[in-house]
Amino acid sequence: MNGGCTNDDASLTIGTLGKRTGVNIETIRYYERIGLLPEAARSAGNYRVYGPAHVRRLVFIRKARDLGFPLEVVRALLELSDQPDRPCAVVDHLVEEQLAEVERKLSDLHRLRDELDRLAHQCRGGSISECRIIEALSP
Amino acid sequence: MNGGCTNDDASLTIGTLGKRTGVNIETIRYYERIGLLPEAARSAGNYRVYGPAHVRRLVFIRKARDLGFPLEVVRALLELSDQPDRPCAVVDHLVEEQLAEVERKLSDLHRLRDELDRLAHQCRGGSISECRIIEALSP
DNA sequence: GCTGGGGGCTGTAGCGGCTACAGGGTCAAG
DNA sequence: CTTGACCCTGTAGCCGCTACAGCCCCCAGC
Repeated sequence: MNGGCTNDDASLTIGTLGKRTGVNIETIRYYERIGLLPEAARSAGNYRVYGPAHVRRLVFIRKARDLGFPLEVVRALLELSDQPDRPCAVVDHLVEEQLAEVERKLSDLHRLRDELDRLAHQCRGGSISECRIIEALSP
Repeated sequence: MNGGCTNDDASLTIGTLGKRTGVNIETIRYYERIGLLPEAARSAGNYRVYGPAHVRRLVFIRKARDLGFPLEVVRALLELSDQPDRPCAVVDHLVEEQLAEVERKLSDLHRLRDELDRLAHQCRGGSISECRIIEALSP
């Protein structure tokens, strides 16, 4: 068991970090591999050991991912958050871009929904030979 | 050049098929590889030769893909379209499922959009140290 | 001391749905 | 005969994980 067994309240194993941040263990290792999360220190038995800074960084990443930012943009956001003197406008721009991307996807999906809706209401319960849906897909 | 140069109006090379259906050549070969499109006959020079049936099938696939159906569902739809006696309800069910999926994505994206919108309007043009966006991502 | 079970480690392969090469062959026009 | 557009195969890459296989480590209980 791990809960309550850590010597130091502030140092966690990967499993505990995962539970605390809601990020899958494999994903955490993946983030380390691609350099999004700095390499963790290792225990005597070669276990990764995480501190509060890792927790903060990983939560940051998760929140950004939840907002749909691609990993490369998350990487940029992390770097920016380490440079407090740069203008906020840089960050704002990334958010605007992401917003535009989401709105593009939204309008695509709206069109798709309408199309599918139209199709779905054409079923009259016969056999496929009279199926308007198949008909609509056929040239 | 290929346009008008085919011996048989009804037999096309992969490039012509691609242009006619709006599907990338590599994608057509990919569909063949995964068994979505039947293997084409071959010319003396080992070129794929397509007939009207291929065109029809590929257009069907493209339309279904445009509606967002995953390839495995497209495969099912194709099989159904070859079985005219089965009930249309089977097809209708696949459409309903896809519709539900699209609506799920839509509502996810709506939430995302609102969140990003909220964030985007918080920029007051200062430096990152006062940036509400970075703040919102930090724990 | 010995065992069992729950963690952890590395490295690699797979998902979906393409897309992009490299390194060759084919074909028709000039 | 050469040029250049097209085609062929096979393989690797994209994104963002996820899922193994095959090992090691650690602690509790007996």
